[in-house]
Amino acid sequence: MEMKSVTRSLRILEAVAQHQPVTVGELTKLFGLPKSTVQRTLVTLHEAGWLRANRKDTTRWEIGARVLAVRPAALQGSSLLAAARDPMIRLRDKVNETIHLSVPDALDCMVVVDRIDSSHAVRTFHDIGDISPLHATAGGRAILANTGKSDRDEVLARPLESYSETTLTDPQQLRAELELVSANGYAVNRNQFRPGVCAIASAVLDSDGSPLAAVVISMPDSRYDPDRLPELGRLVAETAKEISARRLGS
Amino acid sequence: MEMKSVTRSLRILEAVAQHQPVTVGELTKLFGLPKSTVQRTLVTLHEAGWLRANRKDTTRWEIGARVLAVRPAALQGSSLLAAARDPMIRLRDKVNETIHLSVPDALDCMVVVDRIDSSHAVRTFHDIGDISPLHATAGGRAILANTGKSDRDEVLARPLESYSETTLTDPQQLRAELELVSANGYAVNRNQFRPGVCAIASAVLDSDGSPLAAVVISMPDSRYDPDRLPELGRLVAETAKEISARRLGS
DNA sequence: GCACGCCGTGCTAATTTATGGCACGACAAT
DNA sequence: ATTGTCGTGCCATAAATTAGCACGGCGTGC
Repeated sequence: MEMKSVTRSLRILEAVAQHQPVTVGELTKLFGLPKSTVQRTLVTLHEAGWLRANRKDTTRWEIGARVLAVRPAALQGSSLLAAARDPMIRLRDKVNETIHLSVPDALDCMVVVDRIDSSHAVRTFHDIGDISPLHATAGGRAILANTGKSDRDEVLARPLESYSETTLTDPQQLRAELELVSANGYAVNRNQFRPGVCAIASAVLDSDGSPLAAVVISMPDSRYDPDRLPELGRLVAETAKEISARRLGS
Repeated sequence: MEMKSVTRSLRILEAVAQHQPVTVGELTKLFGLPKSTVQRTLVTLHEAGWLRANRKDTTRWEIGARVLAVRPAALQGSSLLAAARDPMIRLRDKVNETIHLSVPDALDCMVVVDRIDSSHAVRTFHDIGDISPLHATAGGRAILANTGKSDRDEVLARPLESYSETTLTDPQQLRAELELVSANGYAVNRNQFRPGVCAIASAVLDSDGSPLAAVVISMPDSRYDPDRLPELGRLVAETAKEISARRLGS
């Protein structure tokens, strides 16, 4: 049960998204696949309406706008993005750091769905669609702290991958950390996933208390100041609450 | 050169997006395909990270957030969406009708990429990702009127499909209409695509004058008043110009 | 001006791959 | 207890994809 051609087509689609506008040759080098195979795949994706030829260089491929019809369930209908944008902008204006909105996906990872940039010359950078682990990030732990016990145990049961020397990989320590997150209303991550990247996050909740997303203040370690933590934590928690309220209000 | 399995997988993916969260059985009825085929496809899409099981009903499938990594070239990097949102909201507040932002795709169609709703009980509805033809819509003609001659001729060379009794299908008439659009700075569509739906649109231009997108005021025919046309046309054209300027400013 | 190399494209036989009918276990309603 | 429906897994057959090769166009450098 494999469907090799489908798997490969999706990989190629993702590669086009990353490198668009891209040529057949560049993709063959990227994957080490025969030219004909790559080209056949591109033509198929094109006929399905997912790819289009670049306007100026018709031998280069790019992603068509039709993919917008395929929207994640996490954003479906719900006005999560619309409700979050204004509060996120206000939060950015207060702290002048990059703000992310991330949603949980596949039970052990988070995906960035929106971003408001800080104006600092040195900033952290995560693109929309970027993936990060639940246990090693501030956003992920803000989600986990608000997740039902059974789902949480399921995540903690698996081996916790380490990404840096400070990553929490012991389930017991992680549980203690999650207790702290619950008590504070916000989660903190100092260099535990990407070295040099720190974050403070709080969860956006649905009406039933289940976590929908996390608002994240992300900054370089060079600007991370423990003394500001209570203030930043309060601000990010207030923003998350405001988004929860706005989403339910409309 | 067909890649049947890939084509079908993408169709199924799109169907999941439309009906999520959806079960295997519902999809088999939709496509009339054998159960095993559909399920194998779903599992493959899941393993590739594009699908995930619904949290509450694990036999239902939905789109994962990872698809956000695949973004259309038309929105890539460019802050088109960000630049457009505030002006669109202001336009909506002025006219209280639904505002769309659409981008051209595949040389003969438009795709809705953003939407700000009117507050009327009766409103027009086009979802993000919806597709419409270039020649029969206000947005499409706003784009065509700003397109280079060679590309425009290519579109006009094909047979122009008719969607209602008022659709312009004669290339000569369409050319005359496009001249009018150029002169006015906005395009108008009265029931030419979807019966009962009228629209007024203007193009957002890139620095080189090529059309990037169209801002569209969309309303039911019942509220369409020819006397307001000059005012609405002026407003939508101003909004489009403002978006063009904001996009280049940042 | 010529030859070379690179690129995108199309073809075809060989082989891998997907297909879909069928069966099983679980669950819900009758 | 029973019937219908659902999701899932298996396997021989049949059909699909594969990848090597060749062609034509294009730009470069000799």
